[in-house]
Amino acid sequence: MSKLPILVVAGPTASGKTALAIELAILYDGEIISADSMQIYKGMDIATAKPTKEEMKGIPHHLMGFLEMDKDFSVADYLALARQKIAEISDRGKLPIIAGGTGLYISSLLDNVKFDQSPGKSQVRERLLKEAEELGKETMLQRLFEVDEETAKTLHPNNINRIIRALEVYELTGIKMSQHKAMSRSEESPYNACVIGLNFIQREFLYERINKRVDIMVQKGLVEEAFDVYKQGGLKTAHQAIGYKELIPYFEGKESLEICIEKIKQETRRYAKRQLTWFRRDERINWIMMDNNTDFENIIDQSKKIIANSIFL
RNA sequence: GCCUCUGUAGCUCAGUCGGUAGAGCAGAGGACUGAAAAUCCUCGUGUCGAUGGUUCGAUUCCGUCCGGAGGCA
Repeated sequence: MSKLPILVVAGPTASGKTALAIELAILYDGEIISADSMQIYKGMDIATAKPTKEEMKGIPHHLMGFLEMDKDFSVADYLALARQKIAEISDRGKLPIIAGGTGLYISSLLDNVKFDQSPGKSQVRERLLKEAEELGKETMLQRLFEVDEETAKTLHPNNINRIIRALEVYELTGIKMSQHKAMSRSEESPYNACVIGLNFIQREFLYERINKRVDIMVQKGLVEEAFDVYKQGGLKTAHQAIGYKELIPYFEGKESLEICIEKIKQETRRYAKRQLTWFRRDERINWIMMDNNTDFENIIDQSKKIIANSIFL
């Protein structure tokens, strides 16, 4: 069976992925699948910079705004849905284009990671969290050393979330996290992927774009959108979206709007930096430097060359 | 014009009883397998405002100059 061709557009937030993906979808008769852990939710349109109907230019967009904000979601859920969408789009004779900034989602898809059947979240986790509070992080790490030394060695005591997950995985499945990881990559990928990454030679340019985009989001009504989310309360995932959590001090009268908006810009810049750390180590990525390109045509040309050179299609 | 305080890392400031200096924030680098826009780790050399003097040696003491803040006129 031959591999399915897919195109991937990755990069940090505000680098121009959305516009490029849409243009490439027009050129190559594709449909877009979002790879973004926040765009999956309904609402949250401004904060997650979803393209408007107009900007989509008639290109179908998938895995975007389909889930209620109070629902949990995970990489495993994403993979199941994305694989299904890729199959459907390919069956229609269209090119699946994955566009997004959630590195974990993209690499798990490209590496064809398989998760086991155990639940993502369990009562075991709740219990372990309580135990961690009582016994301390070091004790939990020691416990992990006893059951899965290989994983424990890679974790710092402060990284309590990962320590707990590793313990949880072992308790639930009887298989070590390290073994589970090794097994999860045993199947070859069914995709023939061409991966384009967007970056900037000068980090400053990206940061300027981020700052400007946050200002535009505010003009579009980010504060109002955030207030709606704030009023709902108890939304674990939405609560952690950049653009919402930074405005809470303002809603509570503890900080000025101006300072909170500055905070959104700063957190977005830091997020972009983390995204780059993730993507930079992926050797499959063909990078396009956005600050080199004064016009969009140039970027399209470079993309075409990359696609043509990648024994693809 | 006079008096007082002040000028040290991008910012806010410590400090060196004279042996060329360190915190917080900002920033940078890294990790990442079921909450990932989350979570976690690591990283601090800068003409110590300028210039003369004292000294083996000055960012530290003294003089002058330049910049900033306040007070008195």
